Amino acid sequence: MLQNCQAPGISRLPPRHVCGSVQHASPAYSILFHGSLVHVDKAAEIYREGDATDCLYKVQTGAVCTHKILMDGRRQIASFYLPGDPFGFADGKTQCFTAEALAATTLLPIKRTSIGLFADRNPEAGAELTGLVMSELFRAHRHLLMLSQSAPARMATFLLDMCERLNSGYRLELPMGRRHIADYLGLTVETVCRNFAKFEQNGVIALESSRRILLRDLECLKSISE
Amino acid sequence: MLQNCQAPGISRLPPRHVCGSVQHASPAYSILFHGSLVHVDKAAEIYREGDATDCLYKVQTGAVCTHKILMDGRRQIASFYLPGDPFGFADGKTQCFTAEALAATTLLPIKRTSIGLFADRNPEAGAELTGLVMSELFRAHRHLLMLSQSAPARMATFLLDMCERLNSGYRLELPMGRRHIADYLGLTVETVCRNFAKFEQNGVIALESSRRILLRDLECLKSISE
DNA sequence: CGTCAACTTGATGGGTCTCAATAGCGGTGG
DNA sequence: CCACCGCTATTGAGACCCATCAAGTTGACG
Repeated sequence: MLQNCQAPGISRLPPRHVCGSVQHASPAYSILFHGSLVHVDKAAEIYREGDATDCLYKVQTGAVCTHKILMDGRRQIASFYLPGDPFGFADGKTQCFTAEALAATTLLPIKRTSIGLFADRNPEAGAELTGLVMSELFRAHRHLLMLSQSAPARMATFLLDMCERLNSGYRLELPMGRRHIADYLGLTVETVCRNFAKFEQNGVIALESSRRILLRDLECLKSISE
Repeated sequence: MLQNCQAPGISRLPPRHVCGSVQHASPAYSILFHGSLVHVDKAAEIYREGDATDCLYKVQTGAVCTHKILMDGRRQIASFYLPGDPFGFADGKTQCFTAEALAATTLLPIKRTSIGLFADRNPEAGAELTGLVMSELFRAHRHLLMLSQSAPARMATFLLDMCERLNSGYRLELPMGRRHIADYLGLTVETVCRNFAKFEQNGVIALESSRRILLRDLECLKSISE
C-alpha cells in the first residue's frame, strides 16, 4: 500500500538503492530487504488494521509501534520497532494491527510478492523469513510474560529492554511518550508516572527530562523486573 | 529428545506410519508432519525449558500446554494445544517454555533436522513452516490482548475460544483444571471460580460439573469478552 | 469410609484505575 | 519577546477489582 499510494504524511524519497544489511546490524545478513527508502512523518499511519499485507518493512531511522484499538476505546500496543527491526508480519491476508510512526521515520519496504518469488527459488530466503517471524514470536512471548507481572516489574523490564535495544549506554532517549508506554505495558499513564517517580526517589533512575532517563542501578532494576 | 531418550511417563507406540493431515483438518495438508506416534501420560513433561529444540510436535489426541515458571514461583501458561495443533516452535537452539501433557496424549513428532533438509529441497515445506509460526504468532497476539482486559472478559474470551477449538457444540469438556485456566489467564484459581459462579448465576453458562460447562448465552459472553 | 487433591466460598487488604487539579513544554501569533 | 493555547506530564484522593489468606465442600480413588 505504501508503495502504490501516497498516504498523507508519507513521501517517497529519491530512489536510492540500498541494502538494509549494509546499514544495520540485525540481522547480520539479509537477502530479503533491499529497495528504496520511504519517509513517514511523526504520528503517520504506515498501515492500518485490515489493510492487505502487501509489504514487510524494516526501520532505518526513527521508531514505529503497532497497536490495536479495543472495543472499550483502550489501545493496546503490540510492539515497538527501532532502527534495524523488521515488522509487518501477519498470518492472513490482512494486518491485525495498525502501524504508526512514533517520530519522523525512514523505512525500507519489501513487497510480499517479491518474498514469495524469492523464497520459491531461494531456500535461504524462506529460512530467513521463518527466522524473522520466530523472533517476532519470541518477542510477543516476552511481552506476554511481562503483562502477568506487577506494574513496577513491567516498567523495570521495559527500561532494561529499551536500554538493550537503543544501545546508547545507560542514558536512554525514549522515542515514545507516557501514553505509548502505558498502552504497551497495559497500565494507565498515571501509574507509569508514579512508578517513574518512585524509581527516581529510590535512586534507581534519574529523570533528566520526560523522555531522557538515566539508569543508575541496573542490578536493582533487574531485581524489580523479576 | 523425545525420540532418543525414554523420559518417565513417555513411551513409544508400535511404529504405525501415519500422515498427520489424514487424521486432522488443520492445516488442510501437511508435508511436514509424518512419522510414528508417541504416547505421553497425563502431567508428563514432553520437553523442558532449556532443552534443545530437536522436534516439532503435532497433537493427535489429548491436550498439551506450554508454560514457564516465573521467579516469584507463579506459572504463566503460554498456550494450550488441542488435537490438530502443532507446537514446539522456538527461535533459538533451546525451548523457552516447558511442554506438559494435560491428559493422556498422543503426539506426532518431527525432527528439526528433517525439516531443514526438507525445506532446502522443497520451498513448500519452508512456506508451511513459516505459516505455522505465523499462526502461532497470531495466537500469542490474541493472548496478549486478552491479558490487558478485566477478569470476566478474559474468562469469556477463554470460553469462546475453547468452544471454537473443541468444536463439540456449546457443551465444553475442558481438558484442563482451574489451576491451568488461572495460570493461562494470569488470574488466581479463586478469581476463576468466582467468575464461573457469577456467569452461572447470570444464566450465561451452566456448570454441569467442574470441567463440563454448557454455554447458554453466546451473545452475552461475546459482549463480556469485549 | 478415609484420604487427598481439586474446587468453592467468604473476609480482608493492597495495588491499580478513575477522576480531578496542577505544572511543564512546545508552538503560534501578536 | 511574551501571552496564549493545547497537549503532555505529574501529583493527589477515593473507589474498585483482584490477590491473599482462611475455611469449607466436593469428588476421585483406594
